[in-house]
Amino acid sequence: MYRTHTCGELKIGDAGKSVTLSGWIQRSRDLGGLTFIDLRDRYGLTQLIFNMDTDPALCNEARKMGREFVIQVDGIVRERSNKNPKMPTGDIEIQAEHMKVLNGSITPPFTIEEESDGGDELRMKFRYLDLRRPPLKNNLLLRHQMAFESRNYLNSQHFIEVETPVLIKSTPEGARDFVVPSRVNSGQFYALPQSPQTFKQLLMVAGFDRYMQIVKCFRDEDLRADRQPEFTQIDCEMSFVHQEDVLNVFEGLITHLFSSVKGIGFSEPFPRMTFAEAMQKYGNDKPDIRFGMEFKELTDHVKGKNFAVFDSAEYIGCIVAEGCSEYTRKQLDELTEFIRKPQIGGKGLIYIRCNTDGTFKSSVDKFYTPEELQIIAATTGAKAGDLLLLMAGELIHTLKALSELRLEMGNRLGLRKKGIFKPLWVLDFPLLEWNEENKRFYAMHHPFTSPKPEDIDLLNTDPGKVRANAYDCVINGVEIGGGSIRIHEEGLQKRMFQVLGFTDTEAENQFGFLMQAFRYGAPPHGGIAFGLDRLVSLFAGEDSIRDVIAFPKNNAGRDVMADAPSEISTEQLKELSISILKADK
RNA sequence: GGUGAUGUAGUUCAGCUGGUUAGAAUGCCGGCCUGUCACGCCGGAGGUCGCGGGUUCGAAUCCCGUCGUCACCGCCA
Repeated sequence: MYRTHTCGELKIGDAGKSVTLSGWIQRSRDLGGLTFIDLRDRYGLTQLIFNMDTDPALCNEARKMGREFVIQVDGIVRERSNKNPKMPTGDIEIQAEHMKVLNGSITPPFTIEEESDGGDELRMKFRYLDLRRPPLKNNLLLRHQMAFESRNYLNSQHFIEVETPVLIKSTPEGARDFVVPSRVNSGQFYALPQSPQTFKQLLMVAGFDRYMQIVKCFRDEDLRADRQPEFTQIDCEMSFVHQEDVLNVFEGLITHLFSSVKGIGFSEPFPRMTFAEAMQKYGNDKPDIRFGMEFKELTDHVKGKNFAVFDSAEYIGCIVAEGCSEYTRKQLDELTEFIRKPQIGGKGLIYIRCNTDGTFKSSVDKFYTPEELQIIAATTGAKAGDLLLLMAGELIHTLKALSELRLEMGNRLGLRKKGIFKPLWVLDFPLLEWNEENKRFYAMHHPFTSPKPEDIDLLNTDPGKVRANAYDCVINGVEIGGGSIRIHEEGLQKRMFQVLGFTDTEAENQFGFLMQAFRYGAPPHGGIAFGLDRLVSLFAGEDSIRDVIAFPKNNAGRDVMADAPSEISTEQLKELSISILKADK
């Protein structure tokens, strides 16, 4: 028997017991006559003690043990003379009687401790060692718990988990597909699913009523801290539901996760906000509502004073930074520099200080009298001691830049605390988005999203104005889930493809199987998918989803541990009837 | 596709306006130590300064290119 107990469970009440433990050597402390070894497994750390007086041979052997050796030790649980209150097992130690080396270890390239000394790249290359560290280990335990509780809740709501295929048909809409060549069907390719969307809809047609799946999805797009080419969704679909039903069931899921995993309850239902309202107040379809600082529009209040920047602007808006009227020139310059960064693209920042003595100082004093500044400040609701930050320009760009500025100010003022969670539903997204480059509309969510019934006529006259039965769940500025009520009628689905610029033949070729299914009694249905990786990283307080994925890809989509992707042999290529184009130059 | 940051002992980093033998901490190896828990003390080994080219009497340092890593923009229905 390798062990009678784990390294985390022995406590003072076990004193006197004969036990066997197996695990990894975290660290050893050789004091000459005494040697201590901290033995680690998934469950914790337990101190072993070897004494030169009682067993010199064993003690000498223990002195030779290196970090990360795997050993098995038999011994007696003893109460410590010097207790360590910092350790859960700090009241006891194991007086070793026998030791067996189960496997040695070469010196690890970085320290395997709470805070490692290793850099990202190195730890990624030795991921299996990094995963021994408590922070990463705990993230994976948390992930398991969240997946388990999700299934638990959804099972209680009569969802059944159904596996959908991973080798599917490639479609040009949406993100780029990962493709897989078919050997048997020479020259043809499968795609890996960006989501099981059509299959879960077909399961509704099949009458399963409530489907869920914790499922890998694949998108061949560039990576970010919160984006991996393969990621996991809690994918769900329900029949005979309106939007309200879906929101209620999945508000229940999120609430259940918070209470069962973090012990956090929400006293109020999740607030709801339309897409239009989110854009107007926060310049963002996934606002962080842990803090206010909502936009105040000033377009109609500040024009006509010969200030060209304002007079030529489509939109002028501002945020009120409470208590920041004392910001120094340097701090204001930093903010200007921030919004001027190319990825934000702001041209300039205008400030109005509402001094505590009731006076006003601004960067546009040349154009506005103190009285006019006071009126502007009053319009925004600013108080003495506040700082107004104004941006002006083309509508969409200015909203976006002002949104970045708001988040930056939130960070600077410490208003985005990690332990605070503010969920939010964003509703009524536009159905379509105009793409200037290709001169056509694209589905904002996906082509199976239903338009709001009252907006259907706009499909013919002003498609850009059509609102969808689509909703996102946002927590702390992170989009953690999104879904919609789907189209379940062949006619409307065909109309949708027409608006998206598909010919009937193209629509038939790509999605004929779905529209065929709609002819056989498709029930009204809708659903949602949550990003498990993002949810777990939010719960764990991690900034990157890589920290909650066992074996993630790096910035360039590479697995640096296994060194994938890699070239394949000419034999393999030949078998697949594939030739590789030589790169230019 | 683009912008920025970065690359120096096993590891994390310092290394100024170019100047003798490239440092620190930690880890590793050896010695001492009976209550440590980041044990302590003494000693030691350890470097293709990412790679290639250029400027210079002289380059870790300046310039050009290239590769890797990270963050972001584009992209992500």
